[in-house]
Amino acid sequence: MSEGTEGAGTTTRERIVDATAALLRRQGYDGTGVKQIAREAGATLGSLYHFFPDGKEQLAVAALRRDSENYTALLREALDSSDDPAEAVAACALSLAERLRESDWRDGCLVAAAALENVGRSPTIQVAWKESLAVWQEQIAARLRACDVRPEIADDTACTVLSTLEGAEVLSRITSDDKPLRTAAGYLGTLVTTVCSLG
Amino acid sequence: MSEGTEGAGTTTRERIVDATAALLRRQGYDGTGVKQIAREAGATLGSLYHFFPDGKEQLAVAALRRDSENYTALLREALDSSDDPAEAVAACALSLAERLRESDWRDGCLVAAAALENVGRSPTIQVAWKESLAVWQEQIAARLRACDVRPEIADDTACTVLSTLEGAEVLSRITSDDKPLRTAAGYLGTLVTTVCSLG
DNA sequence: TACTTGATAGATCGATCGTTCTAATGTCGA
DNA sequence: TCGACATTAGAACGATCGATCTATCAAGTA
Repeated sequence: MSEGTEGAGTTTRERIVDATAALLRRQGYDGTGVKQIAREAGATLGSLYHFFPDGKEQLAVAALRRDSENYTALLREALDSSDDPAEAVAACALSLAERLRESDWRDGCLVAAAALENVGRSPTIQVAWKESLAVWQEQIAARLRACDVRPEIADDTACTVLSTLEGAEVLSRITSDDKPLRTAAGYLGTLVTTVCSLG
Repeated sequence: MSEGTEGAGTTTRERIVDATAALLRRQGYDGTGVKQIAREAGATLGSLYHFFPDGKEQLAVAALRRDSENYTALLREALDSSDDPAEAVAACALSLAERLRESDWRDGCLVAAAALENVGRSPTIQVAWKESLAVWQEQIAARLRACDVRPEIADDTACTVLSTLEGAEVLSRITSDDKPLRTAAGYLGTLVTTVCSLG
């Protein structure tokens, strides 16, 4: 076997998952082929279907689980970056902007990139995507509750913050400009300030 | 020829554009086949390539132009529905929620549904998508300027409003629940109120 | 040494992809 | 009636799709 310069993952399975996540982020679900995944991972089709007998759907869910952890970590870091919850939420948007800019607007949120194609088509994928969104929303809500925001208000606020983050990322990618995310950072800050001041 | 029960468009070209728009909304770009478009439009491949010799990309751009008008009309109606700019912007989110719910979470924004797949791949499509976003942003910004909001502030606010609308629609479609859009409506209202009160 | 099992390798399947092609059909004015 | 042109019709192309298949290889156990 010719072990060339390979990605981070050591095992074949890890390399496949990593490659899937990267390709789904850039090309979406329908735009990514199983053979392309195998090629990119330095694996063969046989290995791929050995580890993921249920095929592309199982592959996508596994990739999401992996990628979701990255996003959770990014959010955690940003949310803990300041004592001021407004600054903390704004930092989330700015972190996304930075990551996006550094990758030439290619590496965005996997959920956003490969979501709508499967709405009403693959329940498995739709549920997994929904779960990731719920985790992120709860993460933001918890940060707000820590500032004495009432639980229901915290949930609603977190929901809209997440909507704005995802939407601003889409706009930033389409326009190849981080302005939507940077602008959103400012408005999300004032939004959180308002919510917190209300108790 | 068997003229069955056909869609709204009279001419073949119109039926093709309408079918393309409907399918792109539901399935995205890569998920929609040219042959499927022709079938859905009640046209043949020959007719399709006669009117759209540049193929799928040209087809997508034409469909966007058509669909963009629909969205522009929806925004105009919502933005004119109230003298209060906050209520007007909130009405945009509620209109999107209603349309989405009525179509069982299928008919969303074409731009959002078929955008990310072509980022960094088809400049033609990316430019067209960008233009639609600019039109909608200007539409919202104009509504804010009419309430004596300073032009730069109006632009930034409109940008974030658009981000939130698109993002909330994505979340609503994934979760099959209009809560993200309805919640966003409330927060966008308070956001606009804050912006307007600052002069 | 035999046997089992996890993993790798890639040919092959039928279906569909976007596109091109030729031929036929309909609709005009001359 | 005739050509000119717009439109329709669908076969065909090479490529790729997701998935299945058999065969081989490597490591561990008896």
